[in-house]
Amino acid sequence: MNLLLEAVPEAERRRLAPFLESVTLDMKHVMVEAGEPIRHVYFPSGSVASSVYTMRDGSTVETAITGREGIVGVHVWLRQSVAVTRTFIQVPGECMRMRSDVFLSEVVDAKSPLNDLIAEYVSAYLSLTAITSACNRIHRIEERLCRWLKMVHNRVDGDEFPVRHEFLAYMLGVHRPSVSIAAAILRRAGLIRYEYGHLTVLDAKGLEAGACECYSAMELEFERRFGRQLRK
Amino acid sequence: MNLLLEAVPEAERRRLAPFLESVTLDMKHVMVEAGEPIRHVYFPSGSVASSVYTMRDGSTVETAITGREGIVGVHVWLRQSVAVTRTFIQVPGECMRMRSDVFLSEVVDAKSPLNDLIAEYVSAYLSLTAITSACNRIHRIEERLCRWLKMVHNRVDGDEFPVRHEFLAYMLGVHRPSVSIAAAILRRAGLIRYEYGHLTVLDAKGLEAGACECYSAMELEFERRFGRQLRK
DNA sequence: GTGCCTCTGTACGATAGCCTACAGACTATC
DNA sequence: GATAGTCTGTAGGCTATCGTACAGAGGCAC
Repeated sequence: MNLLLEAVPEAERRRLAPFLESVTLDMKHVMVEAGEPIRHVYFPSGSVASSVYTMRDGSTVETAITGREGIVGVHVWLRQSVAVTRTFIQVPGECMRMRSDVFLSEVVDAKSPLNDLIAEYVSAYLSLTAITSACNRIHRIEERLCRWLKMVHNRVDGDEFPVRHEFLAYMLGVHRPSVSIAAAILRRAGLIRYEYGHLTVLDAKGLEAGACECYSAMELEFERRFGRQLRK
Repeated sequence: MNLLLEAVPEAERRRLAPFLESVTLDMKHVMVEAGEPIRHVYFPSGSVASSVYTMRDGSTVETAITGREGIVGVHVWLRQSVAVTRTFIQVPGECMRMRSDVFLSEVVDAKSPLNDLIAEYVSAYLSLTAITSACNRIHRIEERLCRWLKMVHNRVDGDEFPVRHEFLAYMLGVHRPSVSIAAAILRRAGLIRYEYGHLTVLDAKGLEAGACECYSAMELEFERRFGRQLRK
C-alpha cells in the first residue's frame, strides 16, 4: 500500500475512499506530461514512477523517482496546472489515483490530515531533485546505476523488476552502451542478474556499497520525515 | 526592489513593513546552512544567492539561483526547519529579511497576498532545480557558464559583478582550470571582460546565444508565472 | 615600495564517457 | 520452428574534462 495513504487515520481514509480509484498502469504510461494539464494525482503502491526532463534534441535525464513513499503530481499540490518534467511508469503495478480538482478540494482545501503528509513529501521531493542535480554532475555511471537500482529495489515487492538498458540510459542521462558496460560490471561482481529486460537483485548490500553517497542521502530524506525504513 | 514584494498590494506591503528588516549582506554570507535551523527568509533586491549541495568530499554543485525574482527560504514556506542545500550570497547587495516564525504567522497562516506569490515561486524554484539537474548532466561547461553568467546578469543592477573562477567552479561542479579555459574563450569572443574577480558583461546577446537552451527554459519559468521580463 | 599571497592562464598526461558500428542472443509472431 | 525485430555486449577512435603542476600577474599589508 502507499505509505502516505497508509499513514492517514482510518476515519479519514474512509472519507477519501470514494474519491480514490484503483488503476493498474503499464510500463511507460504517462501520468504527467510536461507542459500539459495534470488530470490526476497518483499514489503508487507497488509501482514506481520517474520524473524526467527532456531537452529539445530528445535527450532525457531523470530528476526524481516516486514509489510507494510518495505521490505523483506534487505540482497539483502547489496549485500548478503544468510541470516542466514528464512523469511516467517505470515499474508497472497498482496505483490509487484521484482527480486533480477533487484532490484540491477534498484534500488540500479541506485540510485533510493527508494534506500535511503531502506537504512533507513535497519538501522531500524538492530535496531529492536537488541531490539528483549534484549527483548527475559529479558521480560516475556505475555508482549512479547502483543507486538507481537499489532505490527501485526498495520500492518494489520482491527482488525482480523489468528494465532495459536503453531505459536506464534515459534515466541516467547517458548513452546506452555505457549502461551495458556498467551493468556487465555489476553482473560479474554478482550484484545483479540480468536477462533480457528483466533484472534481479542478488546482493542488495553489495549494491548499496557500490552506490554513491547520494543513495543514503536520498532515502534518508523520506525516512527521517516519515519515521519509516524505506531501505530493505 | 524584490519583485515578489513589489507585486504585493500597497496596503498589505505597509502591513508587512514592520516585520521586514533591510540588511546588506557580504559575499559568501550564509543565509541557509544545510541541516541547520532556518532563522530568516530573505527577499533579495540587487543581491543574488546560490543554493548548493555539498558532497562529503567537499565538492559542490549549484542546484538553484535566487535573485530579486524570488525568496531565499522556500523550505520555511514548506514548513521545514532545515534544508539539504546551503544558500549563500554570491553577489553582495541589499536584501529584506523576515524571521521565519513571523513569516509563517504573518504571511503563510495569515493568507497574505504575498503567500500566493510565494507559492508560485516555490513551484518555479522546483522547476529550476529539475532543469538544473538535467543541464548539469548534459551540457558542456562553456554553455553552462554562459547560462550562469547571463542569469546573474539579469539579476544585478548594471553589467558588472564580482566573481572568481574558483567560485564559478563550485557553482558548475567542475574544476577551476576548466572554468579558466571556458572563460578565456568567452573573453576572446568579446562576450565578457574579466579582471581579477571582477566580471563585466560586454555582449549580453552573445552570452545568450552561447548559453544552452536551459537558459531560456529557466527564465521562462519565472516570466510566465509573474508576467514580467527578467531577461535584459 | 616590497614581499607575500591570491588569482588566473596554460600545459599535459590520464580517464570517463561519447559515438558509431556491428554481431550474437533472445523474443515474439506467425 | 522459421523469421523478423529487439536487446545486449563489445570494440575502437574521439572528445571533454579531470587532476596536477607551475609560472606570471594583480592586489594587499606592512
